[in-house]
Amino acid sequence: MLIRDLPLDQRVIEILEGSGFRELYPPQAEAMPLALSGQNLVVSIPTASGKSLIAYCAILDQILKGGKALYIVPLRALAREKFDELAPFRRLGIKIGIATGDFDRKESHLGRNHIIICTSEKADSLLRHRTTWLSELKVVVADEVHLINDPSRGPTLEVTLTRFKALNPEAQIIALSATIKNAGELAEWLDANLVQSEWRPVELRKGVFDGSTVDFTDNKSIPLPQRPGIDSISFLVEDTIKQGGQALVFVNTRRSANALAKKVGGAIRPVISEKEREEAANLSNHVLNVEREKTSLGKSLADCVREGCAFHHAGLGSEQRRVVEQAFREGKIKCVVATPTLAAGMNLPARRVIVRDLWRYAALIGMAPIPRLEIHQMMGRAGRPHLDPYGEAVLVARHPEEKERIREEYLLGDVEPIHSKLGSESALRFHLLAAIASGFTRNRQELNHFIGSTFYSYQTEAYWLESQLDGITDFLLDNDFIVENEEQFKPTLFGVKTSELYIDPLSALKMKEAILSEKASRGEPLSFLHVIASTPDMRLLSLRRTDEWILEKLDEFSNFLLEKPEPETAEMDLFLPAFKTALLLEDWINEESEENITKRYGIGPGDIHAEVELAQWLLYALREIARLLYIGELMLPLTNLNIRIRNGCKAELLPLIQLEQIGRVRGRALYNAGFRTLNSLRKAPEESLARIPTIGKEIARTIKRQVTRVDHIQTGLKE
DNA sequence: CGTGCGTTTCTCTAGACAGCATGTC
DNA sequence: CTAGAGAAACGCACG
Repeated sequence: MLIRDLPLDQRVIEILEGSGFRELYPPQAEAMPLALSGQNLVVSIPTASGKSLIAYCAILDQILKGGKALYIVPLRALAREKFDELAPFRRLGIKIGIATGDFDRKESHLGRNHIIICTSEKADSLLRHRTTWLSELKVVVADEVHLINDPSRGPTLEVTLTRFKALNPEAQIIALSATIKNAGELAEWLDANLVQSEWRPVELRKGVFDGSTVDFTDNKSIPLPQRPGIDSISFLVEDTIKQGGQALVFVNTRRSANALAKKVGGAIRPVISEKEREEAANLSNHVLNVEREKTSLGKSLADCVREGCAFHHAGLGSEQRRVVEQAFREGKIKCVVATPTLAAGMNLPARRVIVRDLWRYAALIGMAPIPRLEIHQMMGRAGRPHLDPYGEAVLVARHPEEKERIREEYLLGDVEPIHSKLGSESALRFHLLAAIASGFTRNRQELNHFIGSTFYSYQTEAYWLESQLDGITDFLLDNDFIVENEEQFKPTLFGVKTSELYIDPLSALKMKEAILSEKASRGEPLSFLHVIASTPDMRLLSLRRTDEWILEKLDEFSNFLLEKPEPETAEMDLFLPAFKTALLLEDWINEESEENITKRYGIGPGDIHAEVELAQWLLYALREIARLLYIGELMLPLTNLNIRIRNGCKAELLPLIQLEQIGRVRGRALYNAGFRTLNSLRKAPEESLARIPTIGKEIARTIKRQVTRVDHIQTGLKE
């Protein structure tokens, strides 16, 4: 079936054909009529077999008939990807917006768009804020809907879909999923047609490797003669490079990724050409300089890249990650060794995918097998459409005896069915409050009806649910999130704020406790940082064997707003990681170098930024809760702390960084040059500012322009 | 006494969403 | 805690 035979607007067809689409893949051909009929649809097919095109066509069709569409994705990066893919259609006057937590775009105008791309959390947040234009939606697309199975984020997606169904029963729902065993259940729950297929645009050969040969499921095998001086993974990589391909290796820890990338880099030297080496050397220098601060992790990445190999995990800074991804796409890097970061999400295919580790450490459990769904997603990265003649996925067995089991389970067997995780206490707490706070459920009957229409309820015995719900509503009532009068629920201001701030009710309670403590007015930055680090929304650093220094710090600091537990108790086991996390944040606002923070806490630059970003969000929430409770004296210190976290600077730079173009680096440069207040800048001649390193003529002029129009500057901060 | 290298012991474990209002090197 | 890779520490032989 051809694109041009679809019952679509001619202009849409032209743009699609202009982007190189002509013929539909078989699963697309099957799904497209259903998608364009306006009926609900579940599509369960492998990654990279053209799922999104089905959704795009349905969306464009509906929009040209005068509707709005919401496209829900699991990652911010995917939101951008979809945005770029849909961009050509803006020619038709179609407006597209992105709504993710980090994206810099005015939200008030979001409703003006025809297509809004967002993460599932953002979609949930829009519902919580009772965003009016949601009722204009004619299509809701849920990408990677199998993530309903994820314990931490799945419930959000599930609840969001449930609420959209209720809010707008006429709207079409299109759910796109990886291949899963019980896609039928999902379709039945959504009242949708089901299209299921294993078809892939590139042939995928799957095999198991035991150290001597790779045995493929089609009974072919590659013998690998043991060769001294080269380990077997490197050999598998080298072999594919020799044939003109690239390799992607998945391992289960960051440390392994670093070490293996180094090893492979050394081993593939013979198959890298002189020209490629030169290119890699340039790239390596680039890698060193992309992040604003140098770290030893960046150094070791650059060393690997020099050999045409790289590692990839969430400890890398975002720029470093971007450079690796792009260079791999361009073929400048021949092999990437990655943790599961690259399994889902960004599309980064390679001719040969090697999955070295099938087990992964899990807290409380020990080593647990990685779900087959995840392994399949890794294997699915094998084979670049139009570029590779085929893709090869190789799973590595630890012993020869393991070989047959791996073949049966991972290569020939089904992937697991997905199960709703909405039944967890924390998920219900979070989402029930939201449902009540936004006026979606006003009494127990509506609450039962709401839960009754979830996938969780679809998969669970009904009698089980009610007692569970009572426990949650009791919690919400007891803690003043909601009240119940004449059998009607009403949210309190505290409840509404908690829901809209998008924090866990338990976090809100911790914050409230800290703010109302009599010590709050004497709180230091570290006191407040410790409060947010003690909420369940913060990601905690774990304690390591060499962390006794944390205990010493604990003795030095006593200004905690939350009660310090006795040593050697279970509470202490939570308190210490929270304290360690708070110390990291304190180092950050004290302008400690990233390299030092990295070493001291045993994390990467990417982790620093992740923690800081979380802290920003939670500090904002803390300030809002303080405002709600009328604790005015905390507003200034919390606002200042917020600015310091955002900029990573000491309090003394606060007056300077209010200026445009002045962040922590230039602020520090000005300060060290003796300019400590706006007033001193006002008096200084422009030329003397221009002589300061990192400032220069242009910036100096900007500064002078700003300080001479002092009336336009907010003067709320201390100077 | 320093160096190199095989062996034993010790340590530590993936990822990433959310508020709100504007501007870093 | 049901494991195992990688790094550090150790120990031994050699010059």
